[in-house]
Amino acid sequence: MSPAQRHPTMADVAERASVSPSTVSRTLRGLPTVSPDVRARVEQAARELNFAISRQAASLVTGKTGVVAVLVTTLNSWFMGSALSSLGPLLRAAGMELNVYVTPDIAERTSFFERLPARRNADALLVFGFDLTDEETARLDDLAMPVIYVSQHAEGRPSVYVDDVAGALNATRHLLNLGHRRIAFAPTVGASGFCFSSRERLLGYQQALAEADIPIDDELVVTMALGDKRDLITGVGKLLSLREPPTALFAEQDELAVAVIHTLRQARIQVPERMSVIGFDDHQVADWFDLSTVAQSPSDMGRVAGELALQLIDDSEADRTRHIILPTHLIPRATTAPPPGPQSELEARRTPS
Amino acid sequence: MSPAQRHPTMADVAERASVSPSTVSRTLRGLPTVSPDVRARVEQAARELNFAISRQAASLVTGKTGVVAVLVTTLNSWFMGSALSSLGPLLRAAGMELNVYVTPDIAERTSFFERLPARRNADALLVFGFDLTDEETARLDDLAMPVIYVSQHAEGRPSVYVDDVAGALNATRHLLNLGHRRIAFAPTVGASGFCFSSRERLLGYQQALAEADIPIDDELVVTMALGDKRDLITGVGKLLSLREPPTALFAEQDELAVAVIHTLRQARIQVPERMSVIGFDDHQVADWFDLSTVAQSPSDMGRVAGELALQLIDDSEADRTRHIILPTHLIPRATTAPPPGPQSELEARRTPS
DNA sequence: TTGAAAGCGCTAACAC
DNA sequence: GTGTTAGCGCTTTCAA
Repeated sequence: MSPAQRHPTMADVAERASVSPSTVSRTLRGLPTVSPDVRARVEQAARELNFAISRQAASLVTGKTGVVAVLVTTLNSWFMGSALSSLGPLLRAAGMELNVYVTPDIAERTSFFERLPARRNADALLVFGFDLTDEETARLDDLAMPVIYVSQHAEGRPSVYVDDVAGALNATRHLLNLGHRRIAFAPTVGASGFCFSSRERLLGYQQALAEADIPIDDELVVTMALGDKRDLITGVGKLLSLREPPTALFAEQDELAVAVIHTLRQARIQVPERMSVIGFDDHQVADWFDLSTVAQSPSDMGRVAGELALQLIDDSEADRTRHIILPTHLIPRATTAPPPGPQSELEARRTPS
Repeated sequence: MSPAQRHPTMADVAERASVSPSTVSRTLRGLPTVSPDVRARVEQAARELNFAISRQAASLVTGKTGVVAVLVTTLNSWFMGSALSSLGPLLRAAGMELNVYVTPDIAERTSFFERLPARRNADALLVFGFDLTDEETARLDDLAMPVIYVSQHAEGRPSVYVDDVAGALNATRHLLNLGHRRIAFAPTVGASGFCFSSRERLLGYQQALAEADIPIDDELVVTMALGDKRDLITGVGKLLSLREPPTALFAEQDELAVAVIHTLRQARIQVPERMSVIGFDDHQVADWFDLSTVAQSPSDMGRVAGELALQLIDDSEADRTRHIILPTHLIPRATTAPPPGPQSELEARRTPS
């Protein structure tokens, strides 16, 4: 099917167009110092020969690879999918290729940091949502290329992330404003590795409670493993068996929120009548299930991170400590409502005024 | 932070180890013709200098890029995420990089096929779930590298896909075996571009009906746009307003199935009591919602496709028309049940015996 | 087992 | 505006 013939080179194109290789190079790179008729001849010759430039040869002399590398623990998530789906076309438009390093486990990760295969094979590296050790960060620091930290804050280094604290603050405030006083928070455990966001969201949650003068109750924070039904049921069970069970729950991610809702409904606990649930992400499922949530835009994140990468590649003078913090916004839908009223006996007893 | 110093080259390593560049090359490539002590010296020097080989320079002479390219319309789907998450590590283990081309719209796609940027920048191309025109296929044919068609059948070319017909057949048979006679099929419309699967699943559905001597009723096939609630409601409405409405629905994808179930439940139509629903994929959400479905494994698909790619790269004699068809299996869960009984009046009238 | 030399396909500096 | 020349960093003969 595909005859393994030699690729045409610039020399071939040059010969066909009766010019020198340098002229071909100039033409194909769009330099202005080429006369129109020569340009036309070269372009036609290139087309006829089906010429495609060899990046390797070009890189060798320019020192630029034309590649942006991305380091992720998985691609199998809504966040990464959206982010890369917007990053990819952006890079292509800038004539760059997208190289992906997937390190799902410790072994892969160790090997990546040992060998740093990106070292000479990319012009910039985007590190997505990693919880890096100091040693790893140090390794990245002497990578001699811009390294952009995405979905995480990295002190003194370019990073792009969403305002998780503010988002979580707003989600919790929304529940407080509805009248809830016992509000649970459910972080996700899992390999997705977005620990930074997880911590930040907890912080926002606690901050909102502090604002409302509600003491923090550790029993209301229950970590749940997404995708492990038994664990989910156990977690929900913990909350339901508290002396004062929560009337609302803030899940760290929409996917978890949806799973929790399903679990609650199976236990005949109506959402939002008996229990309000709010998520974080504005994942596709949030819309399907009318889930109240805090929206973030991974595709914006991918785009912004990509633009930052391109800028840092082009301009070595650019500010390399810049942080871009993306906004979130609350999307109230149908899974949040005032707590069950009239006030329960318990509630009445607690506020005797 | 990162001093833009020159990378050490093999010459630097050679000097440090007091050997020639060729010896460094041989050592680092693991060729056996290097004496142990020289090998040790070279390896240490390389380590001390933090040497990383330049793929570009190597490719220039070997003609191999060490890159596998992947062409996709989006990364923002369960399928692609899982497939690439398994493909990535596999390639890395083989010392290959993963290059991703995302072409979400016609413009990107046209530009890809016009310029074929992968041409000299990859050793193999994996095309995921595209509905290619003949012209596009022809362009890929003279790419002078193995092109593997994934999640689609491509006549006379290496391809890897799941047995969609059999899967759909089994899903529909399951509904028939439960006693359903009016079974709807809901294909998805959307940019995901897995048209091949869509057609195949329709075929399997029709085949099952034929087996059971049930005439095909086009009114029972309603295309729904995933993510467009209004469209979803309209689609469900169409089915519910038929003279003989279906008692079961087979959705082309789990995500659609889940959305349909939600729509039905909002309309107070119980699933599975009043309407059985089965999906296809065994997506993560299927488990959360106890959705009956037909399982396929995108990660197996990624792995198998990657292995095939590596094999075709290594062995130019390998069979380039090989098709690998992956199995599916039925996962009956809680959204399928016998049709509502006792037999409705209508049903009774139709089977007067 | 090792080294010397040539050259992969391109770009950049310099002539013209 | 265009051609000539000299490498970029590696691998690969070919000799030794």
